[in-house]
Amino acid sequence: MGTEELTGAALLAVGSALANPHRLRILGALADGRQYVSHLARELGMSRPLLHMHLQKLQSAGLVKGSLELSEDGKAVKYFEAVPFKLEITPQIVKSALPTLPPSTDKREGTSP
Amino acid sequence: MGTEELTGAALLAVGSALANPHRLRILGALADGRQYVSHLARELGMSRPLLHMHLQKLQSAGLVKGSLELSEDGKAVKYFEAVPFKLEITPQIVKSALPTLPPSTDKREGTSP
DNA sequence: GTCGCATGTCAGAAAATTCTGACACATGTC
DNA sequence: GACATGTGTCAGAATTTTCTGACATGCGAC
Repeated sequence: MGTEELTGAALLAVGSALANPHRLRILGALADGRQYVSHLARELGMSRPLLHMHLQKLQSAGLVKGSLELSEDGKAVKYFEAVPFKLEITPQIVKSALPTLPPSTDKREGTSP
Repeated sequence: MGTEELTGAALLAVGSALANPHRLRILGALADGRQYVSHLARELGMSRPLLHMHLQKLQSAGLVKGSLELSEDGKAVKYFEAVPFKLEITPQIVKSALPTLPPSTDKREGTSP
């Protein structure tokens, strides 16, 4: 796996995911190996709700993957790990992804005013 | 050229640049060849100030390049073209770019309260 | 001069994103 | 029971990004 045909939506999701310093740090931290949320929050010095949101976005983009597990002592622990993706982006690739971009949705009123 | 060592700032800039549908469309349109601003604005159906802003962001990220030229009949025309980049992003690359990420800038007050 | 078409920039509105501080739950230990 | 640990979620504030509608410039043609 690695070089799949990126859809417009996927390209947009990936771009958005990489558009924030915290998310880059999270991704970098997970490149070393899986970690559970609370631990990661402490390591990166950010609040859990915030980290949760960022992880959500990274997961939506398909860059990380979470799995809820049961630790030895019965506690529920959610581990996250980086998906071993390999993005490859060029102007041509962007161009060919355009047709699968969600329509602009004119935001001004629906179809029957 | 192509696979250069991405700095954290550059990675962030590129991600941000790709995080907007309009900018993807702009990039796609320029993949075919250079165009001047007003023409591009008509083609994409967006206002010139808006297009100007997006082009600025794309240029800051190093994905497009603009050059002000003088047309035959003496008019000043600004052409933009896509830079033939080839991004390659993996978790490891993100990780190695982290050290060159701009510091978090705690936003709370400066250095002498 | 006035029109057309190119350029750029500004202030402020509008919308989306980011972040915090509660709250909820479950489980094992003291 | 009260703690300490883990999980998730919510409403609202704070910030950033996006977008519009002016305005200003320059040059050629009429």
